[in-house]
Amino acid sequence: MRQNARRTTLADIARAAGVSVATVSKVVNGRSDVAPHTRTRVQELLRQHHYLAPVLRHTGAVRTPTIEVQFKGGLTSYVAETLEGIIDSAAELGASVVISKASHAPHWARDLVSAGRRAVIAITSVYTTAHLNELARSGLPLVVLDPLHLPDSRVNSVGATNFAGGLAATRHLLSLGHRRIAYLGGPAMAVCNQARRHGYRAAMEAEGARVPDAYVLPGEFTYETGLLGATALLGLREPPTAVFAGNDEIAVGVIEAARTRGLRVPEDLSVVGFDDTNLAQMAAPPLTTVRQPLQEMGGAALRIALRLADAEKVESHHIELATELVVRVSTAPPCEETREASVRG
Amino acid sequence: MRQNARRTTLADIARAAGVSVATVSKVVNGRSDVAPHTRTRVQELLRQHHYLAPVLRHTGAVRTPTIEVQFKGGLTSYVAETLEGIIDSAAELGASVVISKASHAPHWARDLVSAGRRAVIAITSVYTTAHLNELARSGLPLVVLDPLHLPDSRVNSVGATNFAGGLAATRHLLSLGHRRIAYLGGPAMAVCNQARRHGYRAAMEAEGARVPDAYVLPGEFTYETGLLGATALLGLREPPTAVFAGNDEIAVGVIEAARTRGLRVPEDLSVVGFDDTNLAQMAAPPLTTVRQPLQEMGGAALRIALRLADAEKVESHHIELATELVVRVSTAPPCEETREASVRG
DNA sequence: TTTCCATTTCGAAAAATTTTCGACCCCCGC
DNA sequence: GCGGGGGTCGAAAATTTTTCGAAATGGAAA
Repeated sequence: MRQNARRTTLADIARAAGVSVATVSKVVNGRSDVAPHTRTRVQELLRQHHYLAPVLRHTGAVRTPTIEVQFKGGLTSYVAETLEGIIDSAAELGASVVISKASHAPHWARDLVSAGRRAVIAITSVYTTAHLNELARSGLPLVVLDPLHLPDSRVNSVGATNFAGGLAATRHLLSLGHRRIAYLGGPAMAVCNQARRHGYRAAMEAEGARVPDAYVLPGEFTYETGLLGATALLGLREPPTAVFAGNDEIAVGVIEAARTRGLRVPEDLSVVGFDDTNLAQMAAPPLTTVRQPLQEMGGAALRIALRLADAEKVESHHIELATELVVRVSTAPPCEETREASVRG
Repeated sequence: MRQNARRTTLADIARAAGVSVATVSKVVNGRSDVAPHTRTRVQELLRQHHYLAPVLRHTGAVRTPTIEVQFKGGLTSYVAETLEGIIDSAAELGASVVISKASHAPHWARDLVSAGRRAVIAITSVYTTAHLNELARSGLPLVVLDPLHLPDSRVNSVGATNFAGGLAATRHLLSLGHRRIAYLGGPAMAVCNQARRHGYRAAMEAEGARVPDAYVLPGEFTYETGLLGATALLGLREPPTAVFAGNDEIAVGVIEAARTRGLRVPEDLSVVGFDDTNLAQMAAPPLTTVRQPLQEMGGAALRIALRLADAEKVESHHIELATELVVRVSTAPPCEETREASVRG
């Protein structure tokens, strides 16, 4: 029959979706005056019927889904490595990646929809309830990487086993003979940081090691925090023999602070980082650190984002990938005198 | 009059060209059944009247042009900082940035065009004549950041004053009293590397300092090159007292190689890097380096790309931003005995 | 030279798509 | 309850694309 042979038109989609042709046209063109629910249903049907906009028909181009990746602050090694994972997976799965700094101007989510974005991946971004509402109104799915907040069932997130990582790092230091171990971490509010700190505490308590209040310092995930925090720690009457840093940048700052004080790493001070960014490999000395599979996490986030963009179900709104301790040369047994002092203390 | 106020339609063009609306539509859509002569005339009128295809009207291919940024290899600090400059300028100028690894599949340029990209910015990418031809065929403008090849009038490029940077770095070391200075650089073919090396040579010759062949080593812009190259240099019968590295990663590798041999930086070996990425600030000790204004270079590349996308003229097909020596703590006068040895040698 | 056929070019009409604009509804504040 | 504002949606108008056939063109054969 000729009716079946002819290519699908907006009218076909409109009939199937039970809406007007005008509405379908608006979905195709990313107009804003379409309810999220309607938009999703129509997009679904458009995909099923392999609809191609007229301009794309003769070029034969199929529109690849576009994912917006937003980050906050600087493009650090951490962000860069995660981003690389996202880019690689996107290339593999035929998606495009738009990168931008998070800006929450009014209607930002809706603007993203009308610019053709199918989902948002947020790295190191803070999302308030207002942002989530805006996102929900626009119908744009969100995947948060390494969420700063507690997993909320309304947002999908990808993280790493931070507690286990904190545990492993601290146990490693304990097994080397350290007892005076400090934790120099990131923002007190960030759950990833909390989990690492609790892993540290759990390991310390299991070993019966004392954790003076002065040994647990909050800060930012920056080099400066490492510099300042280490200066504070090393100025204590009973300075730690090892520092577990909340991330690699902090750890590098700690190493630098130790160096300027004439302390050798690892002989006089052991340092453990977190993340295993390229910084860790290039630190002097190369840093013992807890590896987060950043590239894999980025890839996982992208896959989830694409599933959500296709309105498919995902198994769980939060997944965690395994961390792993990578031992390099920034950790060693404490030297005799400090160990003795530690035992006395 | 209302006729003048409303946007131009195909009908307007058709009237002006003396053809039917259908014919104009065919020209717009690149159909084949239009005589070359007719097509040219219609295209001319379309340009004059600033005609926009309906899909492009609101999707903002114009309001928010999309620029594709391609890089090759890993997303290093160098790439990340440049990218950040691009992103910031794009946000300011209302453009979107798609990031991907360079993949030169058949018709890649045409695919980019049909995906709506308005220009390409290449970081650390290699472009052959074939690529340039493909690009020219597709009509997609290209801006190369820190080009590996000699400026070709067919490609637009943004670089830095590499020669001046190499000169400044080497003079700095000479003024500290060093005479045995080695250059450990990147790929021999890369013009940015060549310029740095020639700057080094120029400074050395001006001072009458000897440059043994073994003192100039090529390599990659990587940490491993620094490690291996420094090991080779320090194993010489007359090892250098200072190393000028082709970039920061190499420099950090050099520092690590020195450290593992028990040499102190800067007391026993001075090291100068190039780029001033975040690595330089976080190196132990913080690295004296030649700053390339990476963010500004990214911003400049984006602005040029946007001008080209609008088919506007640019002043020059190659611009260079100034480099600047940043003195930190990885450089110091050579210690007495080595200096004496140097004078004797 | 004429005829015939294939091909190219173009436009009128039909089909498809986009845009405008008003109706409707819901929620919120007064 | 009573506007008012914003969000949704569709009918109709405007615009664009596609189809299809007519006209022009250009040989090749009669």
